[in-house]
Amino acid sequence: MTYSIGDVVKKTGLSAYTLRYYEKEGLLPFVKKNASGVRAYSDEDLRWLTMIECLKDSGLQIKEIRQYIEWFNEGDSTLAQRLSLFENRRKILEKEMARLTVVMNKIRYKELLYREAVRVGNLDIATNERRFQHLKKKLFESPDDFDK
Amino acid sequence: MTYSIGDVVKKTGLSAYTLRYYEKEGLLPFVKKNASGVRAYSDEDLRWLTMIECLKDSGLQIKEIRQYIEWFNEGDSTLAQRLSLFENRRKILEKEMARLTVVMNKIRYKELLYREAVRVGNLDIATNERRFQHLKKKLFESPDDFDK
DNA sequence: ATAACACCTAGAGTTTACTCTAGGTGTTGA
DNA sequence: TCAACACCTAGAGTAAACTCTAGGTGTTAT
Repeated sequence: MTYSIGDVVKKTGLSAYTLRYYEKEGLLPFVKKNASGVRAYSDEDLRWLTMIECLKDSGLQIKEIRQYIEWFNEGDSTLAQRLSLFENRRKILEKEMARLTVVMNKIRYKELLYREAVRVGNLDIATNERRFQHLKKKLFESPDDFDK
Repeated sequence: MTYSIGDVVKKTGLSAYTLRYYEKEGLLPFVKKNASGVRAYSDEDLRWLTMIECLKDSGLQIKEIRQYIEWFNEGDSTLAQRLSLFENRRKILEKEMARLTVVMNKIRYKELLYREAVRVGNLDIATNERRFQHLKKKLFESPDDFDK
């Protein structure tokens, strides 16, 4: 079973431009073409696109994904490099999630504060209400840096 | 108390280039300059930089941050717009965290799998071990899309 | 007084990941 | 047969967020 580029656009949501670009960047080294140059994607190619999406979502750049694919195609001699890539990614994702949690708290504080400010029609009044002062102290190291 | 651009570089970790760029983009509308054009940042400006960092970390683009700052400076007539901005951000951050959780599971699976593959020296053997087949089924909708 | 240093502006250059254009090929239904 | 359609390549263009260069000003330590 093979698929035209139009089929793959429908299946993946990627544009045809992007699919050709990925190929040019070495992310799909085994896509077949017929005599007149028209691409025929295999199920294997589609699985690679799934993996590429995952690696992209994890924050890898395209050249890093290409490196991974090269390692994969070199076989078991590159297992250690690939393990190391996934370890680093996991650590980076952990940091990223911790960072997002901190940001989320700040944004949620702002959302609550502005909900109250809209209710009373005045930001300063809301900011000085005891429960927001309290919340701010609980959430931030330097609370007054956060009144902008 | 005021600070030179060099002081602010040390305090924030931003480059002087970036600080001037932010100013050019309207993120620091009130930085004072002396007669010969040298910047003197106030504590208020530093608080704005803290807020800008938070908004950037939440995923806002620079032009959106400028919009927020403009709204802030217009006063209480823009409370509703600012509330709406924070609501949207909170929703986007929730989605982002959910997305990262999914990616994290996949990367952790890969890390475990490759740790075992390195141990036995062969990726296929590790992939076919019962516990990894089991883990894969538990984690993914289309498990075989994930063997790349 | 002169060299080092920190700062300035305007504008050009960089990086990443696309996105599009121009000009062309091959297939197919009326 | 001929128009519509899907596809092709090479290369140019875009957006965002910096980052740097060139050429200049003002201050300070020796």
